[in-house]
Amino acid sequence: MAGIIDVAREAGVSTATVSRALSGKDYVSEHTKELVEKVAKRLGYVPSASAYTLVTGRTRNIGVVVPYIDRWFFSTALETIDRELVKAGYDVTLYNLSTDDVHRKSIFTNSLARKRVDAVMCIAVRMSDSELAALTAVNKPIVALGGLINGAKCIKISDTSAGRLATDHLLTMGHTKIAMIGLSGNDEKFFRVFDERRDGYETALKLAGIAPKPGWYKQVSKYAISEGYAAAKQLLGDPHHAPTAIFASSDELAVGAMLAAKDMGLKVPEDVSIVGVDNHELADFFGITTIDQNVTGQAELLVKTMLQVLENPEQEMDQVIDWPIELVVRASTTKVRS
Amino acid sequence: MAGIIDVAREAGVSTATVSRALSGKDYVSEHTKELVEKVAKRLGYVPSASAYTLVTGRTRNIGVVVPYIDRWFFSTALETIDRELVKAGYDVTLYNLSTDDVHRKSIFTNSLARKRVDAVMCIAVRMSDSELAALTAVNKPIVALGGLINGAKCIKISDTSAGRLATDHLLTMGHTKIAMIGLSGNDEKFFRVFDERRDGYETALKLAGIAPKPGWYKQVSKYAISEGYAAAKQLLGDPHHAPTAIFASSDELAVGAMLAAKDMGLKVPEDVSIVGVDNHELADFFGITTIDQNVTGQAELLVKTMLQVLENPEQEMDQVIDWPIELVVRASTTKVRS
DNA sequence: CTGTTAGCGCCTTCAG
DNA sequence: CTGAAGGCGCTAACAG
Repeated sequence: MAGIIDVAREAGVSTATVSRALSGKDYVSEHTKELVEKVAKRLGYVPSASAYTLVTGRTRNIGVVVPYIDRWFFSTALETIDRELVKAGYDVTLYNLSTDDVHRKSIFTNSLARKRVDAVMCIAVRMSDSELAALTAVNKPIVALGGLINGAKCIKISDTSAGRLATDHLLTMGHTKIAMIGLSGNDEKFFRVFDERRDGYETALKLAGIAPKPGWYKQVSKYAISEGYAAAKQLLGDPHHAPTAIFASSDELAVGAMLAAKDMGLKVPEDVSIVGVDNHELADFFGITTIDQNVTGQAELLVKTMLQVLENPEQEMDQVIDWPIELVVRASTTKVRS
Repeated sequence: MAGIIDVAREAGVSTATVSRALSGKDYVSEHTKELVEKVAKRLGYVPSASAYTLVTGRTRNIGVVVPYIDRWFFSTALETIDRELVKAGYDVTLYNLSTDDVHRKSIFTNSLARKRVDAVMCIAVRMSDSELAALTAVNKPIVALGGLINGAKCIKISDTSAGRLATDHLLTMGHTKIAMIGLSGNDEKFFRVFDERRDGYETALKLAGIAPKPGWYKQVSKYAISEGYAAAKQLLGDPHHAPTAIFASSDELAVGAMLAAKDMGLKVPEDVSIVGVDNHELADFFGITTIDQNVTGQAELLVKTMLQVLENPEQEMDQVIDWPIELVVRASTTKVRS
């Protein structure tokens, strides 16, 4: 573990010169620069991150906070966030909140506060006031994806619009008996994305003069195909009030619904139309009409936004970027049978 | 950003006493300890990680290297690795290798070398000799999951055994025309897991006196349902050599194969038996017989192993832990039709 | 263009 | 049980 002193001695210069030659931030003669670089390489010298941080205050490290890792939205977002940040010369420290409350709290009050990070990214994490206060006290830039955070730049889609768009698509096709499968709830640790999709669904119905029936909403406990399957069976098996269309608030649920319909001998879309949300790769495979939210694009913009903030903290920027959604029509929706 | 000096002044003691009181590692009177703790909390004092690292050499940080994040095996493993490491008081810095070669190289030669981490976890990453040399030079413990690394403790399943077990299951049921869907290749960046599964498959066939036909092996380009679907259609549509059973080297491929069979009017398992690998949640939903590899269990053991190495570097331990696999029989396999 | 010097914030001997 | 002092490895003025 050669240090800067070893390089300096070996090259016959001072440590300051080594530092300058290697960082390229100051005037050094071409000759000594090459010499120093050669010696450094020969000795396998790698600067110590902690010493660098201690003296400069910079860490070249970004804290990324997620509620889960092993779910589509999060692993997809993380994939591009980590890749892009590495390209930009940053390391990524990952904080997974899917743990007990004690450790969750410690992430906000300790880990993120130890001057370990230059900035924090929150991926769809909703925080309590005290958590936000702890985070804000660190006085580092915060950017957020998928949910609003006070004082942070934020990128998100309008989930209400997603719900409306999906429902309007079905209404336009003449459907009036439209059910929804979703996962709403008022857990303070999560954003209301799914409630908002439901709000959009209900608003669309009301504007079309249709009163949403309580029985048309089926609550699931997680975003799995199996859950969508079970919910759709309930919905479609109802002898009196079976819907002609289903709005599933994620593509995985939509896939489950489609499989349930098929298993019941119903044809999609002739007997029942299905719309999802996400544009998951499964939606493509199963030919499911969906609302594309382009998570990769959102993640790329998030990284770009953060790098801008880091370079130029004073710059004026929109606080909230409303990411556009798009209806992708595939084979799972058609006009209602008359 | 209160520092240790502020706390010391405010509490009327020396910085040394503050350090001792807060770390709890040395004798401090109960009285002053409480006092210091109170003052520290009031001032919102959080020790600086870099200063701590600089003086102790410890980082409380683990580097985790993965080839991808957004794939089942990796997001599942990461989920528990991050959670367990946070519980144990470690931060996790995540290095995603799914980037160009320049940045990949830089991860090994720079990022991981800056004394940023106490240890490195490699999740199914295969490295070149020079990458391994760079990593070894850092002189920190390395543990690996899913593939052997020289000098590292490693946890993995036997992929050859997985291939054999799946194939033997089918052979025992009287099948002789057994096809395989897989993803082999000789990319130096990846382990040969899928080739090994194929080796196991071919060995099992040979031991049963069956010569594996080249046409029975279908290569796919990634682990997606859509790929399994396309491959199975090819296999099952063959007018002369259609198999009666398919071994898919992942559950996602197996799901695709099952859907393809159904779309062709074939019944599973009456007309064609299907076996997968992983015990993915989809395998449960679709009733697919599979080889369980319990990724969560492997990840937990990996973390435990790493913590042991960290606590007691000299301790004798097995270099390679062979994680047990288990055949989970579901509804997708049955005796061959006579 | 290069060397000298003074810390960055903390832990850890060594005295008391 | 507590304080004083040195130093972890590096960068950023400030002189030369």
